[in-house]
Amino acid sequence: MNTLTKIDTDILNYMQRDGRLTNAKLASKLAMSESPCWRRLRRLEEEGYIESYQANLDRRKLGFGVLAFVQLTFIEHDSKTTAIFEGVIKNCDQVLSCHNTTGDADFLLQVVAKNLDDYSQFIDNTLRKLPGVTAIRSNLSLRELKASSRLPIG
Amino acid sequence: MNTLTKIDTDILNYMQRDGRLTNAKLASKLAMSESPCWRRLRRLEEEGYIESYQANLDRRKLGFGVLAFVQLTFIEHDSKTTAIFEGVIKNCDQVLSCHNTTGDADFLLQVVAKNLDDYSQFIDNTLRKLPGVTAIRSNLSLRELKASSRLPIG
DNA sequence: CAATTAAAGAAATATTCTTTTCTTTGATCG
DNA sequence: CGATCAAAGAAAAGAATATTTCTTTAATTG
Repeated sequence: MNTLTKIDTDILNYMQRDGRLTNAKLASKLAMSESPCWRRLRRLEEEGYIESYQANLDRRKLGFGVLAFVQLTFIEHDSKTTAIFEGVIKNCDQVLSCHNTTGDADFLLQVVAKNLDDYSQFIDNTLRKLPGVTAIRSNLSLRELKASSRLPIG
Repeated sequence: MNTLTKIDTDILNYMQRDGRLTNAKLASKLAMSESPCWRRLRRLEEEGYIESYQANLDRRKLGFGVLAFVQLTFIEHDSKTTAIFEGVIKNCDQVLSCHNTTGDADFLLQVVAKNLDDYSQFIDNTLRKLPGVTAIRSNLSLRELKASSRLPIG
C-alpha cells in the first residue's frame, strides 16, 4: 500500500478521534460493510500508519499543575555529551517530548511537573546537572488555548 | 472519588500505554477480577480522569515532514485581537497546540506542515495576517529525540 | 467484638465483535 | 467486449466482551 485512499484517511481520522471505536461502529460510520473496513484498519496498523492507541488523561486532575517548554543550549556537541543527554531525557518521565531544533537554542523540551517547586527541582537536579549545558530558558504555560495531537489528514 | 488508589493509577498507566486494552485483559494485568476493574475504569472515564482515547499516527508516513514550534509576540493585548487570534488558532488544523506562555514571546504553537513550502505558506497566510503580531520566531524540529504524551503517574 | 459499610470476587448472560469464507461487484486491459 | 484481478459485501460462527446481580471478604467504628 503506497498511497492511501479516502477510506483509509477517513478511518485514520475516526480512530484519531475515538481510539476505542470497534470495527462494527467504524464500518457503519463509513457506510461500508465490516469485512473491508476491518481489513483496512488492520493494514493501517500493520504497516505502521497507526503507531499506537492511548488514553488521554486530564493533566490537571492528576496533579500536574505545571507544563513548561524548556529551551536548552549546549556549549559543544561531542558524541559523549549527546549520549549522556539522550539517556537522561529518555529515562525522565517528566519530559514528555524533546526535539533538536533550529534557532538559538539546541533543544526544546516539553516538561510536566506537579507544581513550581517540583519544576524547580527538575531544573536543578536534572537539567543543570547535564554536562555541557550553557543556557536553560523556561517558558511556562499560563493558558492552554489548544492541546491536540491529531494530524490534519483527509 | 477524591483521591486515586494505586489500582486507579495502574489502570490509567495501562490505558495510557494501550488504549484498546479490553477490560478482561486489563483486569488480568492487574491480577484482579473483572467487575471491580470495570467499575473503576468506567469511573475514571466518567469523572474525567480519562479525557479521550485516540490512535497515534505516524506523522512522517502521512506526509507531514515538518514539525515546528512557533513563538508569537503581540504588540497589544486587547480583547478583540485575542478573540480573533483564538478563533484562527482553533480552526486551524495545522496548529496542534497553542499555549500562552511566560517569557519574551506571548504564545508558543506547535505546528505541522507537509514540507517547508507548506510551512512557509502557513506562516505567510495565517500567522502574518493576524492583527497585532509583532514577532514570529520559528524553531523547526530537526530530530525528535522523544515524543510522548504519557503523564508520569503512579 | 459485633455491626456496618465499601469494595472485591464469582457467576451468568446477552450482546457485541472479530474474523473467516464465499460471493458479488466493478474496474482495467488485452 | 470478454477476461482478469482487486476490492467490496454478505453471511455465519464462534469467541470474546461488557455488564448485571449476587455473594464474599475486609476494613472501620461504635
